Amino acid sequence: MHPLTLKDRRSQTVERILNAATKEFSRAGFAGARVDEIAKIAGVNKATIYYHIGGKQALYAQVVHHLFGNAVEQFNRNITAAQSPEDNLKAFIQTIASMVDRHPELAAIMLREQASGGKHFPEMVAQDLAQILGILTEILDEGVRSGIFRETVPFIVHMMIIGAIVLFKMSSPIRAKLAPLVDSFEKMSTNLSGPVAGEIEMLILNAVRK
Amino acid sequence: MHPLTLKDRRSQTVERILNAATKEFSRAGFAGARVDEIAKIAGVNKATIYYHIGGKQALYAQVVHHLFGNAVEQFNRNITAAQSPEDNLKAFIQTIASMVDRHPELAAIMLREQASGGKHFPEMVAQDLAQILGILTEILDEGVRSGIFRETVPFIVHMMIIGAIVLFKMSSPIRAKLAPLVDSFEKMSTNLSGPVAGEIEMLILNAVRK
DNA sequence: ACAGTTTAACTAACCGGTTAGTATAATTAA
DNA sequence: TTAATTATACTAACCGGTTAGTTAAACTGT
Repeated sequence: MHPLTLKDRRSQTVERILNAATKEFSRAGFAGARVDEIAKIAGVNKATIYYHIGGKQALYAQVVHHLFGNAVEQFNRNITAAQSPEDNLKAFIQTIASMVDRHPELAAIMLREQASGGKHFPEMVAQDLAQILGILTEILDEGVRSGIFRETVPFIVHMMIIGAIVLFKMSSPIRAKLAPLVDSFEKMSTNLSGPVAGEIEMLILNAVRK
Repeated sequence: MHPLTLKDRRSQTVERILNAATKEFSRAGFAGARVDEIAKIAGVNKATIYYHIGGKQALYAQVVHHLFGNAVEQFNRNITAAQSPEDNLKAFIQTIASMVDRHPELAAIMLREQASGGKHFPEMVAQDLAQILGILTEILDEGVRSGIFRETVPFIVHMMIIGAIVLFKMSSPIRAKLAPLVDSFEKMSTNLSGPVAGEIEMLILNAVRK
């Protein structure tokens, strides 16, 4: 009936904790998150968190690394040297958009982390970020070499893409609040994938195209 | 020597408290900020804060309102109907850039507020934001009417501008951390006004121009 | 196969430090 | 006198982290 090995149970529990922590940290930020609340959401005793993972800090580090690690992985699948720079730029934007759609927590954590100057960022995540920026730089450089893109500052283009996507995603509660004042908000979807990502693609492509 | 009226003293003290609170809230966010620390920075007794303003929550509301109120004021000075849409779009970007340069706390608080879905936003601030978006919409519409801008979604353009500026500003500690990995970071300035704002202007203009 | 032992997973209860907020008496300055 | 402010002391709640002990799976020798 219960053929659960210890190993199975362990990883199952750890996963429950990590999921709960992701929710709580994205809801309230590092300082606002409560370890007791994470334990409650995960359905485990608080001490279990300390047993498996360590302190609040370590928990946060694992959550962030998990989120960003997956992100980099996804990029490497979607961006290939075979495609044209334009298509790759589109793929870059779409990858981020669908990632944020599937994991809105990523957006919240990224914003707060940015707001506190990456204070809680583990070293590994910094490298992940550098890698993502590297991918975009490669795409833009390739476009410049083939004469279809203007020379731009990749980091600023990156901030523009990320900013548009992440801010749009997180603005949906504020948009709802403002809907009576701004009529264009009413028909705007919460999801990025679709017209919104399309508009961002178009704007960015025009921005960097010769 | 110093004929300070009671009113003067009061507003002086309140201002010191507000400035200190702005610093502390932008450093650590609402949950991470410490009232004792705010009192210490302001150089007043903690009880004075409660005497004049009320609790932590009320203090935060005043800080946010103060910051965003000033922002809207500044816009109304810098954007005029007399200028061309291109110049007004540039002015729009420059206004935000110089505002963020002078008050980096604005950027930090905005990001965190966005991350928590504007949960702590007082009603007034929401209207301020709608007004700013209205200004940009007006500029873009005027450009479309005179046939020099493409039709775009103003809100997304807005997110792109704000995102690029705010994320760039707040990324300077992270850039410093990554400088050994990304050589282009070393010569990048912390300030927006100057080449960075120029690059953003150029990208955005290209994005919306026909 | 099975009793005996070890070990990993987990819990309930607790601890000590922190923090927002309060109370009150004394002090200062207009 | 009165409003503003400080100093000091306090509390009630909160919260990250620990500890002693329980349960049951895994292992071991026979």
